[in-house]
Amino acid sequence: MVRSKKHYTRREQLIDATLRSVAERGRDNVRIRDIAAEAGVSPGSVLYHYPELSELMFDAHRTVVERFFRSRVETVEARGTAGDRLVAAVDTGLPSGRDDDVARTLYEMHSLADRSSVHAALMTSLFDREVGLYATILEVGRSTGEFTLAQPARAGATTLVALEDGLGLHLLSNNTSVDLPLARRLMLAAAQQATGVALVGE
Amino acid sequence: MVRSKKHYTRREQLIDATLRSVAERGRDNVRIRDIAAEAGVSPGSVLYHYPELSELMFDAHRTVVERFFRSRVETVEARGTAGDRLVAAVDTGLPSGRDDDVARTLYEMHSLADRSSVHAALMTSLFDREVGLYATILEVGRSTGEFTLAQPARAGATTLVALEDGLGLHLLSNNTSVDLPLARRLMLAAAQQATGVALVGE
DNA sequence: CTAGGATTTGAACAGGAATTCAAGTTATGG
DNA sequence: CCATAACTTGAATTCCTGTTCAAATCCTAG
Repeated sequence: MVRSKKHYTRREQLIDATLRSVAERGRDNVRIRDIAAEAGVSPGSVLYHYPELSELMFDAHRTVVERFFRSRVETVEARGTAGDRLVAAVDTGLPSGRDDDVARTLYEMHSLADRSSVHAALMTSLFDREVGLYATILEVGRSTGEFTLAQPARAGATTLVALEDGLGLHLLSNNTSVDLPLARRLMLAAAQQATGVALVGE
Repeated sequence: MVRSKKHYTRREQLIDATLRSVAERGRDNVRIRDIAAEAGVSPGSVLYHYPELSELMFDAHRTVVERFFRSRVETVEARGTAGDRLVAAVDTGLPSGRDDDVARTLYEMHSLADRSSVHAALMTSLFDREVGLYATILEVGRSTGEFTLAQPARAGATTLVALEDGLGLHLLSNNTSVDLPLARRLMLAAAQQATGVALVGE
C-alpha cells in the first residue's frame, strides 16, 4: 500500500489538534496526550505520523502563519482605496480579544523563535510579508496622491508592523492598560502620521 | 531562632539564581536543580525557602522589572534636555542584543502573563511606568517649547512604549530582518514624528 | 476476495524531574 | 557553652510524560 491520501489527512488533523491544544493550554503545557485526545486518536498514533514532535510543532506554526497572513491579505484586497486598505490592515493585524485563538497561537508559536532557528525563519518570513503588505498600501497611496508619506514606505511599514506586534503582545497578555479600542486608535494615529491622511474606521 | 537575616539573603540568592537560569536556559527549561546549582545549594533547600515555585518565579519577575526600570530612569534623568532624555529613553528601552540578559529575562517572564494574573499585573505596572516616563519627557519638552506634540503626551508615550516592545520582541527572537541599528532608527523617527524635533543619537 | 503493507491501539517501559523526609549541621538567644 | 530552632542535605519516593512495541485492525492493489 502506497502512502495513502489518508496519511496526509491525518497529519493535517494532528496539526489542527496541535493548534487547538496550544490555544487551550499554552505551548509548553501541551502533552502528546492532549494532541491525541484533541484529534481523537491514541498517543502512539501521533508518534507514528510525527516521530519528531518538533516537526509537528513546526508544521503547526507554519500552518497558523499561512492561515493568518492569507486571511489578512484577502480582507485587505477586498477594499478599494489605499485608505480603506490601510484601515483593513490595521483591523486584521490586532488580536480581536483574548479569545482570538489564531492570534494567541501565533504568539505562542513565535516564542519558539528564541531557541529555534527554523521557527525564527518562520517568524521573520511573516514579518517580512506583513511589512510588504503595509509597504504596498503606502506606495500605492503615494502614487495615486492619496497619501503623503512622512518617511520611505518600507520604514513606515516596518514601524506599523512592529507597533501592532507590540500592541498585540499587550492585548494578549492581560495588560489591563491596553484594550482593543485604545490599540486601534493608536494604530490609526500612527498610520495617519505616516500618510498625512485622517483615517476613519468603518 | 527567629527567622534570621540569612533567610532573606538566601531568598535573594535564589531569585538571582533563578534569573540567571532563566536567561541561560529559557523559562520553561529551568529545573529546580538548575536554580539550586546556580545558587550553590541543594534542590531541597530551594523548596525549603520557596515551597511554591510559582512564588519564586513571581519574585524573580518582580526583581527584574524593578531593576530594569530603575536603571532606565537613572540613565534618563542623568540627561539634561528633553531631547537628550528622549534619546536616552529610546536607547535604554531596546535590548542591546541577543546577549542582553535583563531584556531577555524580562520577555521570558512577561510571557507568564498569558496565564497568570499576578504576572500580568507586574507587566502592566512596568508598562504604565514606562508610559509615564515617556509622557513626562514629552510634557516637559512641550512646556519648554522644545517639542511640538503631534498628539496628547500620553497617547504618544503609549505608542512609543508599544513600538519599542514590538521591536524588542523581534530583536530577541532572531528576526533577521530587524537589527538594533534599524530598530533604533525607527524609534527615533517615531519620536521625531511625535515631537516635531529631529533627534540625533550621541 | 485476499494478501500484505499501512495504521492504530493501549499496555508496558524508561527517564527525568518534583517532592518528601529523616538525619545531620549551623546559627543564635540566653 | 548549651539548648533549640533554623537550615541543609541527598537519597528515596512519587509522579508525570514520552517512547516502544507486539498485536489487532484497516485499506487497497491486484
